[in-house]
Amino acid sequence: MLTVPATTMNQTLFNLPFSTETPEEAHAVRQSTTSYAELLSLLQFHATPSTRVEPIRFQHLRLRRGQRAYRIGHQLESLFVVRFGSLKVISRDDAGEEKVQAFAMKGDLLGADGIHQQAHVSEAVALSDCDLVVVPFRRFRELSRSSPELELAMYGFLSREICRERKISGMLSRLGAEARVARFLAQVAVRHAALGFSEKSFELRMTRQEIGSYLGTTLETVSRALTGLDRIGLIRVDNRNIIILDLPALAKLRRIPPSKCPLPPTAGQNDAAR
Amino acid sequence: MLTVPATTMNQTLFNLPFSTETPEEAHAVRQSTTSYAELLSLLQFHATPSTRVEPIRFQHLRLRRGQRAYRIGHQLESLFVVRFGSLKVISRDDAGEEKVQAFAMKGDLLGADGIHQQAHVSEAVALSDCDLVVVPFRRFRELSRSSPELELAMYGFLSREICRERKISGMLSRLGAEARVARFLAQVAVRHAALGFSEKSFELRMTRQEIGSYLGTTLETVSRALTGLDRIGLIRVDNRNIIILDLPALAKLRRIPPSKCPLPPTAGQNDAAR
DNA sequence: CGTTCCCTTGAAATATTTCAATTATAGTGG
DNA sequence: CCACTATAATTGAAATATTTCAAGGGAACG
Repeated sequence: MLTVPATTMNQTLFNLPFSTETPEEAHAVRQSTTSYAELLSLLQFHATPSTRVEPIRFQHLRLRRGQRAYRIGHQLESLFVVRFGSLKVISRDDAGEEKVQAFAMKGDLLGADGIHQQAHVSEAVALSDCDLVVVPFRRFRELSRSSPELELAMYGFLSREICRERKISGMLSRLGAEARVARFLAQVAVRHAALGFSEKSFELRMTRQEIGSYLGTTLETVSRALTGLDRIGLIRVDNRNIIILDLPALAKLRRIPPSKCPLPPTAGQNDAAR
Repeated sequence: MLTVPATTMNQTLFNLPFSTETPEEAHAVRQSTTSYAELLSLLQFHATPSTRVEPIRFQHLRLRRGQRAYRIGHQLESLFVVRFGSLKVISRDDAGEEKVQAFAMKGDLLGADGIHQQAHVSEAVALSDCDLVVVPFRRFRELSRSSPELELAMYGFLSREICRERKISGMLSRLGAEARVARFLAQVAVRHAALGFSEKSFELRMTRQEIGSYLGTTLETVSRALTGLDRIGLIRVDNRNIIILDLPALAKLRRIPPSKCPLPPTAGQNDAAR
């Protein structure tokens, strides 16, 4: 059971010749490009009449799983907009241990956290094959100067990112581990829906460990929380395949009721022992 | 009781010589103003020769302890730059409970989190008497259009805020409560130093509860952590007065060694009882 | 000088991490 | 296509960390 076709979407969007890649490291830059208009729509920025159409085209960056769009310390030349695939954004603590700061998918802007240092302060690692639009920051600034709307959109983007981070901080500080996992799933579902994918059923692209790192808990706790959410009937879990059964409840959950406790409404018979 | 006057807000922000103030609610707008150059220096933005000097002046907003610069849901008209005093930035969860998202002091920009919604998503509450520079967002955009440096500075500001939030998320997720408190104090010390105040000795303006809310723990735990840090000699605590004895150690601390346990290297005889 | 809010401290109740063992799953090369 | 190895996921039980509940002492404000 549980065939989750999910975002199997796929492989090559266009067929590429295939590039010489050193495993793990080099970037495969393809020749395909994206127009300014396409870029704006990817960013959910809907051009107004006043916006002049620029003839510019932007190059793409193709990544295979495990490859990075940029690394900590690299000079910030470009920002990246996800066109396809999903990534994790990580930082490293003093001991070099990685900490997941965000998961990115279609439409997300990557690299903005490095603007104030003019260098990247995080790494964007592909969790699946990815296709990114490369936006040279200089070019971006030129464009925003000629288009106040774009400039405002950029402020909006950064502002939104601040809010997202605060929301996460809020989750981390107020909520127990199970509730954090529940809300994480709810968020993923909502984002999927916003992109036109199924909000009921999807495949997580990251490991339990990465989820734990993102949510400030351990992989074991994430695993237990998923099991618990399945047990109380809010989701169905099969490895990385998730089916959402009750999104509103997931998004509101504060704690999973202890297992031997009769379920609040129309007490389900029993989950039996343990 | 919960008297939430709610969106009683407020009349106009601008130009009233003196507003009718209901205690706790209204804003005292003073007549003093700040020049563009002063504003830039407050923001740590050092003008380059190319920056044209604008004759514009910005009004101030005076707050007494407990008053707010803006409230959740209010339309975003202006951003605020702290000139004097300290504030807490809070949000509210579904139950209306407040959660401290940030503490602000001189030079900090307030309100940017509301840009993407064009409405405030947080409240800025004065922890002491405060003096803020009011920067109408429209005006700000006009200025940034005529000064690419200012535009870049704004991106930098927002970018820096994203990094700060991520750093906090990192603290919340990886560190135990004592370590969070330790790093919080280290941060405060560093920011004080950057503003020219003493980094060794300062007075916290917020309650234990507010610190706890910010750090994702309870007031009791904050209190115990402070006591613990005092006991191991990293700080001296007397109510809200803090003296920093070992800043580098504070900033690195991961856990407070259990009191009865012999210290790892060259087993120190004893910290004695308890 | 009383009232209110704030801080500290202890002990019991909970939540989470850690350690450890087992079972899946995916990728690789015969 | 299968076996093989490495990585990922689940689960239990003990060790820890944190919250909660409760009570008492201080400081601040009118």
